[in-house]
Amino acid sequence: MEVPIKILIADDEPDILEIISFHLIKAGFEVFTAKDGSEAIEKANTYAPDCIILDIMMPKRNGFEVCEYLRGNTQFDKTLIVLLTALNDETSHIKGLELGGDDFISKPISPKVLISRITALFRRIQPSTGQNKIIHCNDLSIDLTQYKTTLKGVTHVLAKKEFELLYLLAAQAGRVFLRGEILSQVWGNDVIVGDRTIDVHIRKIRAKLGIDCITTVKGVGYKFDY
Amino acid sequence: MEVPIKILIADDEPDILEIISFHLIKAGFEVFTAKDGSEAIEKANTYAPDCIILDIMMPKRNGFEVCEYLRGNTQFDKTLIVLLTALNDETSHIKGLELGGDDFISKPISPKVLISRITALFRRIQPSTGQNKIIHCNDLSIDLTQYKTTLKGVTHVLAKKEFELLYLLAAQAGRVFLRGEILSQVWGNDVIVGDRTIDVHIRKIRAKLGIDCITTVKGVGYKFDY
DNA sequence: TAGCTAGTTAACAATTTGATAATATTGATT
DNA sequence: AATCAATATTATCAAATTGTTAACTAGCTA
Repeated sequence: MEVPIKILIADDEPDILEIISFHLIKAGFEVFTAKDGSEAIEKANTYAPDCIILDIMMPKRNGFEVCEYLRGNTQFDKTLIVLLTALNDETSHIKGLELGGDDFISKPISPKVLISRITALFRRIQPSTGQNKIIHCNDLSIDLTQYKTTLKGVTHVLAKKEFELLYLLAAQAGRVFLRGEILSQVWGNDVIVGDRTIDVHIRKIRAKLGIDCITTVKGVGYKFDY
Repeated sequence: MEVPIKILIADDEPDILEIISFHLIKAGFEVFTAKDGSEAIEKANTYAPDCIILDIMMPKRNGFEVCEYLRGNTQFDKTLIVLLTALNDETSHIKGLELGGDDFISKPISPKVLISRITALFRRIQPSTGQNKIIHCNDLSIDLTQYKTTLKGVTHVLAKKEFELLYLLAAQAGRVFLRGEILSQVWGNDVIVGDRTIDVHIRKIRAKLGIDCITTVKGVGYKFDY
């Protein structure tokens, strides 16, 4: 099973976001979107994408600023940055590349060209090494390597048992786990705990995340459903 | 003494050849030229350039053919290929990249843009040799070569173990390191130290830097988070 | 040797977590 | 609607884990 390449697109025009997303997804990439510079930085930190496509003209923080921020952080060293602009402006072009951008494309953008340029860039660098065990479900992500859950860009800290329980359920979303299964997976086979223990942890997860992503199947068990 | 980067340019228009050569040489590259496709292949074999700039429309063999030839020879695997064309033609653009080109630039060419694009491409393939041992994270930098950490421009001196611990965590920011991992990485596998040793070092790092860049994940371990 | 530093340890404090019990609520069944 | 079993909720307390401080040790240096 191959890990899909993750691409984050940041643009304030919803139409462009949608069109590019559509083509990138069709091309087999896993796509995240952001509508401004601040959201781009947040999502870059959350999802650790392999490539980030930035429009220069964006609210909050423009593409240059985001590029500069990313290049100032070692963790994004291997992340490809592609800058987009409406201006066919030589100065911006050079500035973008000097700030550490890997490619600079002028609008109007042909999706096919964009994809083949990104593909060409990826050909040159080693495939993403960071095999993060991250579960994504809409705007919720559960990262096992970081013991961190993020919902709508906000990080929620779960205790160890809570996290392990949530991860177990979310790893096979939709499947109902019997109480016995949960006990043996999260607590182990030789630990004996009371009946209400699972309930209490489920409750804490629901309370901390603020959403009801775990459904009770009465008389059977629980399942992740979001 | 650094070895200059060698670039071969192939174009049938002497004026373009001359202008581009001039700028590339000024930018510090060693430049070779060819006036058609066959000569490009000959000189590529003779000089083993690091980068080859090919005009699409050339006598004898066009840019696509040369590109195809080069990509069919393993010795040019690491050679960057940049394609030039007068046609702002999407089909050629995609074809060029699919044949293994690394970049595709439409004429009229701005020498400055050309140079910054080539520089950007080299930036991506160079670091395979020179490993950067400085971690940057916002206003914090951790320099392994100097065993020195700088925060907001102020240098903080950490002891050896403290530094190694911080470096380990920061090298994979966000990832949770189990106590066992930390022990084997920083202390080695045959050293046995007490339970509180890691904690005490973590505390000293936090105290010396004055920021809480290390997060405790109770029951699991620690992670760098800043 | 005295003084310094880094590293470790021990003892205890502070904090967080997890389990339980008691009680309330829900939902299916009759 | 009444019943009953399963689950939800809440508060409480014990256990686990980490934080903090100070003392101790070994090695180095003046």
